[in-house]
Amino acid sequence: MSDTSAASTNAHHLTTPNTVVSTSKAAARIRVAAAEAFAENGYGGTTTRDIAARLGLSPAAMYPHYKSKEELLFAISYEGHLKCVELLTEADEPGAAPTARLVSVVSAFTSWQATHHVRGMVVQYELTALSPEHYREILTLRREISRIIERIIREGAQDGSFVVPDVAGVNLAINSLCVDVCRWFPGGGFTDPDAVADLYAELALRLVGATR
Amino acid sequence: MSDTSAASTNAHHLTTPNTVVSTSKAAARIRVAAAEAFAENGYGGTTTRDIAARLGLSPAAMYPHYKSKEELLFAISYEGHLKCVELLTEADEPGAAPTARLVSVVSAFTSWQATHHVRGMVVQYELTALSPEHYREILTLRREISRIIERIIREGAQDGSFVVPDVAGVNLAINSLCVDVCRWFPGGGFTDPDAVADLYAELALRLVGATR
Amino acid sequence: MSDTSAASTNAHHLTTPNTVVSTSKAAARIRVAAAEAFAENGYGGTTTRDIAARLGLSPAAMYPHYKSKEELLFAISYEGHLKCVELLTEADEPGAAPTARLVSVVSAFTSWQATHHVRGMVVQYELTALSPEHYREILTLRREISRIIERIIREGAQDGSFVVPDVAGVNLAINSLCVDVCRWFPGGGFTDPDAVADLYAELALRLVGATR
Amino acid sequence: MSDTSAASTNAHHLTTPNTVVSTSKAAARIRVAAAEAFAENGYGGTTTRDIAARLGLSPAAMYPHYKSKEELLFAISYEGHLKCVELLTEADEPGAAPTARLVSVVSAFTSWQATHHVRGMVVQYELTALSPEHYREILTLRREISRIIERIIREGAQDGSFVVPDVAGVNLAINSLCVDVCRWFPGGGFTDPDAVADLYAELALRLVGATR
DNA sequence: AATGAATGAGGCTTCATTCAT
DNA sequence: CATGAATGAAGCCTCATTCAT
Repeated sequence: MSDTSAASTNAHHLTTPNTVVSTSKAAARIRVAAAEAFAENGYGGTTTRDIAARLGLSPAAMYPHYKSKEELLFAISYEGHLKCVELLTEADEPGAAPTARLVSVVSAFTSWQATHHVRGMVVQYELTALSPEHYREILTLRREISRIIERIIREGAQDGSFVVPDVAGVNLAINSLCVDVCRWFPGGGFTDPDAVADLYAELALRLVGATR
Repeated sequence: MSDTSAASTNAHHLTTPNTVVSTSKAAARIRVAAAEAFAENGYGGTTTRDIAARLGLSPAAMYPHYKSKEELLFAISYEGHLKCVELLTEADEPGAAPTARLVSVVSAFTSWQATHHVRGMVVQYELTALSPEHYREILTLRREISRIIERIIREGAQDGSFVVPDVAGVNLAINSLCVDVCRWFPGGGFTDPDAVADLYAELALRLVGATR
Repeated sequence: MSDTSAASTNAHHLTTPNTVVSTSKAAARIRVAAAEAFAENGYGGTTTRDIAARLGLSPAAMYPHYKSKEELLFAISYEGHLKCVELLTEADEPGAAPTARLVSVVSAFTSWQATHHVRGMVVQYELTALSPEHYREILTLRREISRIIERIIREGAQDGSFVVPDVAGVNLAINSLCVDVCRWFPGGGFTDPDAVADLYAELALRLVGATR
Repeated sequence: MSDTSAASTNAHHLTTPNTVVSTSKAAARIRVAAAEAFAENGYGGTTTRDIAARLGLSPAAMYPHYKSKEELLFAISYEGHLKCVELLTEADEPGAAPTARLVSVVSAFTSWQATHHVRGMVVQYELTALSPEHYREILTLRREISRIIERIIREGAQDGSFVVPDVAGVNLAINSLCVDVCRWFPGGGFTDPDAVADLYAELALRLVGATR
C-alpha cells in the first residue's frame, strides 16, 4: 500500500505534459493527423508532406509547433503513454480485491487501446524511431504501466486470489494481449471497445487462474 | 480428417516458395542481414547501405538478387510466414484431442517466435511497408495461420474440451500472445524458447478454459 | 479563308501554354539553362546537376518547378513548338499570294531556328526522350507546323504559282531545310539569322518552282 | 581532275576500316542491334542491357568485341560515315557534267539515307555522345562528304551549269536535305528509297538553279 | 502562423564495366 | 566467348528542414 502510494507519487512525478506536449489547438490537430499517417504507413513511411496534406497545410507548417518529425512522434508517443499510465493508475483501486482490480485495469487498458487504436499503433509500435533519449523517457512510462499490472498479479498470487505459474510471464502475456488490441481492432467481429474490454477482462482472469 | 487434409492441401497449395524466394546462397545471406537490420531499425529506418555493410558488400550488391528493397522485405516476410504455416500445419495432429493439439500448436508457434525473434519482428511488424499486392499475398498466409488455431478452438468448444466465451475473440487473443513474443524475447527473465513455449501452452489452455 | 480561320482557330485551341509551361521567373531561368545543357550534351548526356550548376543552384532546386527532368524537357519542347506554331501562323497571310506567303513563312521559321538555335536543337532533336504521352502532345504541334507550310505549297500548286513534282515531298524538304538550320547555325559562313532567312526563302521558292 | 584525284587519294587515306571496325560476325550483329537501339532511344537512352537483350545475350557479351559503349557507337558511326564517303566518291564521276554528277551524288546519298535510315539516325544525330577524339575523327569524314557535294556545286556554278546565290549556303541546304531523310523515312507517303532519291535529285537541281 | 522556394544530405536504383568461372 | 555476380560511380529524386516573405 505504501508501495502503491509511492507508485502514484511516482506517476505524478512523471506527469508534466506541458513541458513535453504542446497544448495549442493547432499542435493538437497536427498530432492527430500525424498519428493517422504513422499508423497507416509507419513513421519511416510517412513524410512531413503526408502529414501536412491531411490538414491542407504546407510541410513547413508543422515546424512552428514541433522542432522535428521525431519530436512530433515523441509528443504523440509521450501523450499516449502518459494517458495510459493515468488511466491505469486511476483504474487501479489499491484497497480493492486483486480480482476486481485486475478486471478494472485490464478493462480500462483494453478499452483505451480499442477506442484509440490509431494512436495506439504509434504508441505501441513506433518505438524504434524515437531518439535514444526519447526512447529512454518513454521506457520509463512503459515500465510504469507494466508494474501496475504486475503488482496486481503478484498481490493476487500472494493472497491466493490468483494461481500463476510465473508472475513475470503472465504479466508479459496480459500486456501483450492489451497492447496488441490496437493492431487488429476493429476486426474479428468486434466493433465495440467495451465488448473487447469485457472479454479481455475475463481472459485476464483466466490467465491468472483467478479462483472464482 | 477430410477437413484436415483439406487444410494441408490448402497449405500445400500455398507452398511454392521457389517461385517467390530465391534459394541461392548469396540471396539467403542477404535476407538474413536484411532481417536483422529491419528488426533493429524498421524497414523505413534501414538503408540498402546498412544491409550491404553487414555483409561487407557494396550497396548495389543486392540488386542481382532482389529487384528492390521492398522485394527483399517481401522475400523475408513470405519465407517467414510460409515457415509458420508449415510449422503449425505439421504441429497440428488432426486426430488428436483438442487439448493436445492446442498445446502442440501454441508451443510450436511460440517457440518459433522466440527462436527466430529477429525474423519474427519483420514478419509480424513490417507489413505496412509491403506493396499492396505483396501485402495481399501475405494476408493469405496470415489467415491460414489464424485458421489453424481457430479450428482447434472451435472443435474443442464443440466437443466440450474447451469452454470459451467467444471463439473468434479467444483466437485473436492466442494469436496476439504468440505473435507478440518476438517483440520482447529475450526478456522478462526468459532466454530459453522452450520455457516460453511451455508457459504459453499452459496459458493458452487457460484462455480456452480447458477442462483439466 | 474559312480554311485559314479554321487553322488559326485550331492553333488557338492548342495555345494553352499556361497550363503546361510555368510562367514563373525561376522556372523560366531553369528552362534556359536546361536548353543550353540539352543542346550541348543531349538530354541523356545532361544531368540535373549540370543544369543546376549553370544557375549556381543545388541539384534539387528544379524540383519545386518541374516534377522531373523529363517534364522540364517537355516544357522546353512544348514552349518552343508552340512559339513556332504562333510564329508561322502569324507570318502566314492567308489573303496574300502563295509566293509572298511562302517567303514570309520560311523566312520566319528559318530566322527563328537560327536565332534560337540552342532551343531549336532541343525542340527538333530531343523528341525520343519524351514520355509517350508528351511525345504525342508535341506531335500535334509539329503536325500543325507542317500543315501551315503544306497548305501554302498546295494552294500555290493549284493556282499555278508553283510547279511541284510532289506536294508532300516538297513540304518534307522545306521542313527539313528549316528544321536543320539549328544544327549548323552559326556556321558555313553565316552568323546573321536574317541572311540565312533570306537565302532559305529564295531556296524554298526554287524548291516549289515558283514562276518568277 | 588533279583536284579529284587528290580527293580520292585523301578518301583512300581515310579508308582503313579494319583498324576501327571489327569485321567479325558477332561484332557486326552487335552493331546492328546497337544501331537499332540508339536510333529508337538515343545513345543516352540506351543501356548495354537493351542492346544485349535484342540479341538474347548478357550485357557483358559485348565487351569481348568493343571496349566500351562509346567505342561501339563510334564503330557504327565510323562505318556509316565511311560507307557514305565511299558511296559518294563512287557516285561522283569527275569527268561528267555537273548536272549529271549532282544527280548521281544526291541520288546515292538520299537512297542510302532512306535504305539505312536506322543506321542513319545514329550516324547523323548521335555525334555529341562521341569522345572528343572520335568526334574529331568523324568530322574529318563529314567534311569529306560535304566537300564532294560542294565541289560539284562550285564547278557547276563556274561553268554556268548552275546559278547559285551562295555556294556554301546551297551546299548546306542540300546536305540538310539528304541528311534529314533518315529522320522521317519511311513517311510522308514514301516507302521506296528510289522514289525519294529521284525526287531529291530533282530538288537538288532546283536548289542549284540548274539550267535545264 | 504559414508558405514557397531552396538546400544538403542521402536514399534507392541504374549503369557501364570487370572478373572469376 | 559468354555469363552472373559484383562494384564504383553516378543519376534522379525525395526528404526533412530552413528562411525570407
